[in-house]
Amino acid sequence: MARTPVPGTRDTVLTAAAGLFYRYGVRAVGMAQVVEAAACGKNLLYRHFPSKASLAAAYLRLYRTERERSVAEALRWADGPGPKLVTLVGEIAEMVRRPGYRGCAFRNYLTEFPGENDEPARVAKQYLADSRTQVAALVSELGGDDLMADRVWLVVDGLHAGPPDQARVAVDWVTEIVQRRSIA
Amino acid sequence: MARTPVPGTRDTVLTAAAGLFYRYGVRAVGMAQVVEAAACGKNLLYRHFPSKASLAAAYLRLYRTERERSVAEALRWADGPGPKLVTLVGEIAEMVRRPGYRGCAFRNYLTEFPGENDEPARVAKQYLADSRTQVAALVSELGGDDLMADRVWLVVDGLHAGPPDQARVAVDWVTEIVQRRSIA
DNA sequence: GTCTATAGAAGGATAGAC
DNA sequence: GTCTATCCTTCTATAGAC
Repeated sequence: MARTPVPGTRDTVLTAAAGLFYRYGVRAVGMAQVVEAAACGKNLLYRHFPSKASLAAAYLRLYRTERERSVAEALRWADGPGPKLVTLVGEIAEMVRRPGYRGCAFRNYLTEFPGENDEPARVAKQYLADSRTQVAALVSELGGDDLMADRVWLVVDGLHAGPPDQARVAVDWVTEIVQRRSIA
Repeated sequence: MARTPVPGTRDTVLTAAAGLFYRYGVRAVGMAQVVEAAACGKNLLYRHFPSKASLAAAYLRLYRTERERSVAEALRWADGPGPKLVTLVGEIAEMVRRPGYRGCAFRNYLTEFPGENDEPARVAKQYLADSRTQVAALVSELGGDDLMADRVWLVVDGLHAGPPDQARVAVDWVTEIVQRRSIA
């Protein structure tokens, strides 16, 4: 019989690639580096990911899955649109403050490949659009208008880009906005 | 006799490089592309800019000079810290709405070269620090506290990152913040 | 023998630097 | 123009598990 394929190889490669891509940027990391970090042969890498773009897309999809899991878990403790909104922003702030944070993976990719519309670019755009929709939905549930949704999203954008010392400022501000809305 | 060096060559090369760097990203643009766009010889390029990093640094410095000129000209029409702050944010919003806007050149470079501390990275960090200081100074003149300065900077960060449709939202918000501060 | 794995060379393009 | 180095990708060669 033939040799049994090692299970979990795809995850090993993807995890190694994700760490490198996020830390150093997709453009700066070569496929050889990924192979070395994953401790596998080039053949295996290209069998699971036919191109670097597909590997980058998988990296962003993995990132999205992890973030959605973190957000969902945080939101389980929140009751109602107001607390949910604050919790959501608080979860982002926690990520920003985490050591090794190097910016939003999706925004970073779109910056590294401006004007691109390949698979990873579409994954990134889709995530950002869905994320904004999620914020807008919570604001709408809370009874806020489009202006409030736009302002919260502006804070969220600034939170992603800005330095970690701005994390608390963003959370407090959104908290204030939500409370004012809840009282009025 | 030796041939007289063509005056303005450095500017020609730099302008061509700046356009390409901003549009496609520093990493994506090769020196050959710059040479082709500038319609000059490779030796001439390396005579004025000994490395790609120095060319990128000059590109960011040029960008800074242009922005400071635009901001200074806009601020000449504003009287007092409040109107100045609104004008400053409005000028950024105008830039964001301009066709061909691909994000903040300084933030983009730092994203393309994460963790780097070479010459262009230092230029970028310096500009962002000075820009934040400028905002904080205007807020201070207006009688605002550190929290207000942080919040305005958060909006400015979001304004740079976000889509053009957020430009007006940011300007209106800052206007509102300034007016509330002026009345109270 | 058959299949999967790694290691490495090679192709072809392009990078920065001289 | 040329040099060297590296890029992504493909292919070959070889070792190991069934």
